[in-house]
Amino acid sequence: MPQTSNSPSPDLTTVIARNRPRFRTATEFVEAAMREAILGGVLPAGAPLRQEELAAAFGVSRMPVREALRQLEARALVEFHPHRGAVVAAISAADSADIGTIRTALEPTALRLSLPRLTPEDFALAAELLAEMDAEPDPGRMGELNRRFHMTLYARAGRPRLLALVEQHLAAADRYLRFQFVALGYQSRSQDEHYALLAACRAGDVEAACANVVDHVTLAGEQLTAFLDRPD
Amino acid sequence: MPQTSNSPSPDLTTVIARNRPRFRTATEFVEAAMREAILGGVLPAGAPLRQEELAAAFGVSRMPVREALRQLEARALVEFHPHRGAVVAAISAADSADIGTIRTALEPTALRLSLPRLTPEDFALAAELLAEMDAEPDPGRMGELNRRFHMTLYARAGRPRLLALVEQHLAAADRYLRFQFVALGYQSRSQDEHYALLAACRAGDVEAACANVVDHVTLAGEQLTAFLDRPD
DNA sequence: TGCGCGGATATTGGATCCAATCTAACGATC
DNA sequence: GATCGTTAGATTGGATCCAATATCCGCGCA
Repeated sequence: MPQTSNSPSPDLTTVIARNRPRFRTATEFVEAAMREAILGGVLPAGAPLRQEELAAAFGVSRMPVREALRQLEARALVEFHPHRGAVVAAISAADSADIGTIRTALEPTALRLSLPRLTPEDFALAAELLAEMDAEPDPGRMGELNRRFHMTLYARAGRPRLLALVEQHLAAADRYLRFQFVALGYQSRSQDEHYALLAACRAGDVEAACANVVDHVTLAGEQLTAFLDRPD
Repeated sequence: MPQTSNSPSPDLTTVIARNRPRFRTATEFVEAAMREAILGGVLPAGAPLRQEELAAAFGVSRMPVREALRQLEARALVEFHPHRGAVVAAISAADSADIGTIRTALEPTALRLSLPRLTPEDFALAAELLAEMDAEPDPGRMGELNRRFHMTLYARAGRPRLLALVEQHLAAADRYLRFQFVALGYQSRSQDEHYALLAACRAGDVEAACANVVDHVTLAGEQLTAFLDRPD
């Protein structure tokens, strides 16, 4: 398994401070911060999650940590081993392909429902996000912008469960995408695909837009699989 | 919203007794039993989930209950209201359509991957499940058999995440399917579709099988939507 | 020297206890 | 008579405490 990317990962303390005031209950806060930390690579795959340790870092007791871990387990972001503790869920080429398959199934569906209802404001926002991405060097913020771009196009689907699943797997894919920004030329090609996708959406061409999404996800998946499977 | 079906719902005590010895930690046990109770209609939509009460029923303290509730929240089976408690997630025509859309996207994908690898034993098992369904009067067991039939056909897809999602939404659909067994003639038509699906799979006709799945899910969804939207 | 058993230690799982907050009922005031 | 404020009760959220289990190291024995 290749080593994690060269991003300027903020440490756990930074992630904590950023999330602290936004939540009512400690459990929500811990859950959100840990999810961000895992998806952002701050807590790498396989890292053991000692309850006492996390509780101290978050400034809470072990209980909110335990509840948060349970939620993350249900989202497949951490794995529990009874009486042995939890670890950050592993990543693998197979899992990446799994997520890619799910995205390929769900995202065209969401786009099909959403596209006819998208407004000029939505398109403008999407274009703005693409422009930001062109200038963004940090992989962490990049993943966030990428996610928001895609979600903007799907947002009008009016299917809360579907959108939650799509967002969840976009976020899961981000874990893998982080590896990819080091890959030569990936970012610019990905951006080309984004612009093509947006153009097709603006033209109201549902079939072309869906094809673009499928190709975009498939290509990213193939390149990533090749990268993860390469001999180190 | 129509009243729940006329099934011989076992009470909570029965569900508890059935699950008690199968798990190593209390949290796992409570989570499984509560999921079964919610999906099976024992705990109806909107029912308040008092922690103390559930803890007493399960013979444990409040803590495993809380952890289980958090997991079920992440699976969208219960809703948390901070400092006010949790309730069983609501059901609605919109939510049913949401689940139907997800199934329509995921199940053909799973079938496409799985079908080429299905063995004669898999087909035999699927046929056996269909035969059992023909003779099963209880909606609860019926839902379980239905789920196992579908999952048998998808099982060789070799995509754990995808299969988990499919199973989760099959189970979620069961919550709605329960209403449907009262609808005149639904069960026999559904079984016809199941047999047609199995035949297409046995013939190795991927496209026909996928079309069958989509139609099957779509038809069930439409009928159910009509049922839920009807004036009481 | 290698293998297996046993106890010490660390860590999780579960129970109990305390604090914070929401709900509802009662009463006072306009 | 209605509305607002206050207060008591109930229930959740969080912290601490205890028990159960797994890991690891050392010792004994083959």
